[in-house]
Amino acid sequence: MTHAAPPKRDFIRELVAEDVATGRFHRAPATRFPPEPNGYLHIGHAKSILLNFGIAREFDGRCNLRFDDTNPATEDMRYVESIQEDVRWLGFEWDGLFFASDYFEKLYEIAELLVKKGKAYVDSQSEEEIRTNRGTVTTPGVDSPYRNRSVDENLDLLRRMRAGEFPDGAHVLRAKIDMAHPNMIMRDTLLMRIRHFDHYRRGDTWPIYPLYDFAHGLSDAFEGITRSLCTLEFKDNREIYEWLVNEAGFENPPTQIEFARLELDYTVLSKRKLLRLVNEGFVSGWDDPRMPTIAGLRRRGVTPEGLRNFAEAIGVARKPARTELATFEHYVRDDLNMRVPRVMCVVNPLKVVLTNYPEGEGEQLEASYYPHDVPLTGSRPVPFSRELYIEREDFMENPPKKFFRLAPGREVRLRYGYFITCTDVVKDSAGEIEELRCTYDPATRGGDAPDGRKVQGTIHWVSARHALDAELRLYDKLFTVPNPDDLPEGQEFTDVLNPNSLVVVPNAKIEPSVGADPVGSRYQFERTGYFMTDPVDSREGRPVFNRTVTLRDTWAKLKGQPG
RNA sequence: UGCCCCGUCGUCCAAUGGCAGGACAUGCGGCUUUGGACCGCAGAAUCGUGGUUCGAAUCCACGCGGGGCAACCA
Repeated sequence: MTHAAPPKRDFIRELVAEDVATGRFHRAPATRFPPEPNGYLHIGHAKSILLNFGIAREFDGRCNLRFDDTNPATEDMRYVESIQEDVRWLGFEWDGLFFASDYFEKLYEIAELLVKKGKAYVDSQSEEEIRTNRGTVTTPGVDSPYRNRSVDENLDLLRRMRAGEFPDGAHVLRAKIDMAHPNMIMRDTLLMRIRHFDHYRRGDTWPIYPLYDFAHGLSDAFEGITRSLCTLEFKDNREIYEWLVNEAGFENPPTQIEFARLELDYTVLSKRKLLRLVNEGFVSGWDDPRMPTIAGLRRRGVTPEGLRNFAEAIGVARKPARTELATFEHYVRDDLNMRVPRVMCVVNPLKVVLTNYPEGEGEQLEASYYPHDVPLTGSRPVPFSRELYIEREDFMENPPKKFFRLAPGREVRLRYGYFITCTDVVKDSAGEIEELRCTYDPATRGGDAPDGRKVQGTIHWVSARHALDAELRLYDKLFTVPNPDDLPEGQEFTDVLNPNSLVVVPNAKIEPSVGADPVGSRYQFERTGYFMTDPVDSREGRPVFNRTVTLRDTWAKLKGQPG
């Protein structure tokens, strides 16, 4: 078990602590989580949410949820809803709920202000010309022929842009900075563009829309944010951020700090790519349990606590870094281990007949829901009878050394049941093992031998007559390579999808106790893994279980070793 | 190639001029009615070269390596 670590002090929290100590902002620390509603939140966002909301919580500050909805072409109310649901599910509540689209009026006022100050102008070059004239990383750009329009002309044009007089692309509002600036972002940054496009919240009331650089920092400033946390790729945008909040005249404006986004082995975390997985049918939707989305992880059975512990454990730094999947799985298991009941489910059944157990009879055995080291109590009755199913993997006719399970002539313990000894192997005409004949020792009821004799292995089982049929969905990594974002020439991420990322087991055998449990129940199937009933596809009498994560498997590791 | 950021165990994160530490992973052992969990032990790192300093992972310079920036995306 992982114990609570001392409070994490990353470089961002150090800076915030310093703000508090020096009174730099003359207000309590304020952060914001600023998603664009153009997709579902994913595990990388969880890191950002923990950071932003966590800092607000720890420093007695505030954290807003603000939708950066400045691009009407890609955004949708559906995403706004899913994002709120996901943030709440993670355990956070925002102090203020805002939309950049509510700031269009204020932003427009600042646009006019900049024009009047001679700090912005209307450019009428084509998109192509703008791109060409920006220059390259090694060559300076060239001034637009419209760069020296008079304030009056700029103001007139801007007002007519606002009035909807021009078609898309006819004009654009730009900051007047320096076309030879070494920072590409600062080469007369584009501020507003014309888009005759219905916005999901503002309808057709706005024919012009602010661009990210124009909207983001000023929105932060409107809300009194102190530290604007974003990922590394926005480093160069910091300069225009500061330029704008200063030109707009804010006192004690927010400051941007960049940190490294999460990269996780065997997954992709770009919204563009996740959207393709959904749209092109590689997964069943944004909440497919194989998706690294919050919704996908939730449906898979991951708990908010597990996800939070993971997001906190990986830390925050300025160095781009990939995290191993094992780290994530560790925190998922670590949380589940301490909270979910154990039950028995046989994935790949092999019939066992107890030849010395009376026919037609049966009994109920008491089985604890939790192992000795989990401080929770509770138990359920498990039916026992002459015919059982055990895991096919738990029997070997010619066992190698260190195989502790059932084999001809060998005795093992049935978990919470009896010791059994294999006496016969029954095969079909093709030589496949059809069933096992075993004897049981009536003196070992519950799993202890009065004579003190030990067995090497304990295996799980279900009573054939009483078992429920269940569908199991065994999930594995979505990709076959650790970094699907970095592939050889000519390959793209859809070429390295794992064909076995979902294996459906249509007829697993599970103990009947789970039949009464509500959908969304989580379990550990003993010796197999953690599972949750699928909230969408489970049916009365026909439960569907999603495998959240396997158990650590020392035997699999041993098996994989040569010798 | 111009500007910017970053280089610490296999991986992630600490050490804020003074004994390089934690977590995950790995290996070995213990314990065990889950080959789970837990416990113990072990191996494992400061990109390089100079410099400053009593003392450098930390400061400076130069290399080398990785990443970001040339959407009317965010």
